[in-house]
Amino acid sequence: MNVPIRKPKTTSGTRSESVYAGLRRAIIEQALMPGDKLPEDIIGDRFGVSRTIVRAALARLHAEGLIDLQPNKGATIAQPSLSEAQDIFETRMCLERQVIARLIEKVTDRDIERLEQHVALEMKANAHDGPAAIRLAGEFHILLAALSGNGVLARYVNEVVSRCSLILALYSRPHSSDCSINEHQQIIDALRARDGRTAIDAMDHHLQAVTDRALLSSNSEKHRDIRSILDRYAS
Amino acid sequence: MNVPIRKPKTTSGTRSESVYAGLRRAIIEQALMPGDKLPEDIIGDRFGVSRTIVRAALARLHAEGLIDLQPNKGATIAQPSLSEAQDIFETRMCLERQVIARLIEKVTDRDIERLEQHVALEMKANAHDGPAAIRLAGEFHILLAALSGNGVLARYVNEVVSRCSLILALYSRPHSSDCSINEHQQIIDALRARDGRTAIDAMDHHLQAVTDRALLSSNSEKHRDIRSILDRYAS
DNA sequence: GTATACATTAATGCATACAATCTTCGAGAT
DNA sequence: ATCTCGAAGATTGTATGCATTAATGTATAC
Repeated sequence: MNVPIRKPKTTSGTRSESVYAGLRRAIIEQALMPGDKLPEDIIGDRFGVSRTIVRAALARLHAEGLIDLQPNKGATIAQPSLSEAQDIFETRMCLERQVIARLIEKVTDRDIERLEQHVALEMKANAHDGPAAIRLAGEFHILLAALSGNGVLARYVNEVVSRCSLILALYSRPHSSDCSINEHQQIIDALRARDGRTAIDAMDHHLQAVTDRALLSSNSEKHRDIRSILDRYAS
Repeated sequence: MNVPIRKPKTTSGTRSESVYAGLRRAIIEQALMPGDKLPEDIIGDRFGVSRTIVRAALARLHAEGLIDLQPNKGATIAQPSLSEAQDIFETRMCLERQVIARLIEKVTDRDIERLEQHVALEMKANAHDGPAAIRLAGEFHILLAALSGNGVLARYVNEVVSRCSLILALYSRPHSSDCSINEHQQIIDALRARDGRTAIDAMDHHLQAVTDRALLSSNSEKHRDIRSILDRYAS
């Protein structure tokens, strides 16, 4: 055997991959909302594949906590409880602190440049107020984790950040992301200066702000969990 | 065709679950070694299910990093590289520190008792030197994570601990786990005393010991990655 | 008028058939 | 003998059909 060129180590064929990617993007951009049903044949029709492929994609989304999968009842966009939301935020903070700790040691000028470019993208998307703004805000953190060089860490950050989109959709009111972008810039600045203390503080503050925006406004009636609503109207 | 042991009546979803659980245990107990191939037909025969079910189980194992899945070539037990191994250990330490931090706050006497019982199990399994000893050593950490009450954290700890079994199988020599058990006991003692500093130190020391046993003995020719061997004979 | 039982519909659970792809092995040429 | 090409076998990729289950609609009994 010659030099091993690592091929894409993802799951089977690129077909379930594209269904997975499409659904994931729809969820993260909040085109599909928590509680929405995901019938296999409808998805299969839209993507031009059979239910077999769709099921593989759904299984993966389920493994990542983005959808619920009830036996004989099918898939729905996950509705994290407040308790789960707190678990996710706590774990996310734990993981992202480690990301920052690694980046302080090894971040390069080229990395900084990519981060700056990303924030520029965020600002542009924010100006047009497109659905991509939400996604890009999360992808900033995913990019940070990827640049940390620890693939395992990066995968977990990817998951918790994605699930945070669900939490925001459920519990938060429509938010202007301007402050998020400023905070992202602060993190970059601290990384550039190799100032670990400030970088971690900035990340902590940023995540705390996101958490508060999500969980403290949970009085908002935005979520679609009918049961908890009906409970209040049943008596 | 072999006789399907599974009863055909019970609502499925449990079926791929049992295939997943069986394969996972075989991997963690090192009955299946890194690099081994996992043909869908053979697995399906042994478990008395069709390839459809097997593929679901394999997809889940892949999502958890226990098997590699190459397109058109099937599944093999994952062979983490040294780099991946380091990533896993680093992430594991990050996560388990958080587990300890939580437990210091909320661990109950009943929790302590369950942990003590588990260590007793470990000692017994170690005496008989059965394949369960390896698994139980890991499950101590999974139990800790479960008791922490953060389900997300628990899931990630479960994954990294499981993957550590792979790393040990690849790079470590057969180890006596006695010291591990002693270290587990130290962690319990520190938790009982609500001594956070000591508990975290004990966990750090324990994981560092495991890491060293795994990675520093990587000169051992035990692993099956032909390339790294050839590299030393090619020049 | 209400509630229970039954029929209908729709969706998922699963196995299997077939297609696409990789692997192996042998024949023929150099 | 070695290399190349190719055909046969083996394994995975995908679609589809049938069985099973949940959800819904309807009728009948009280």
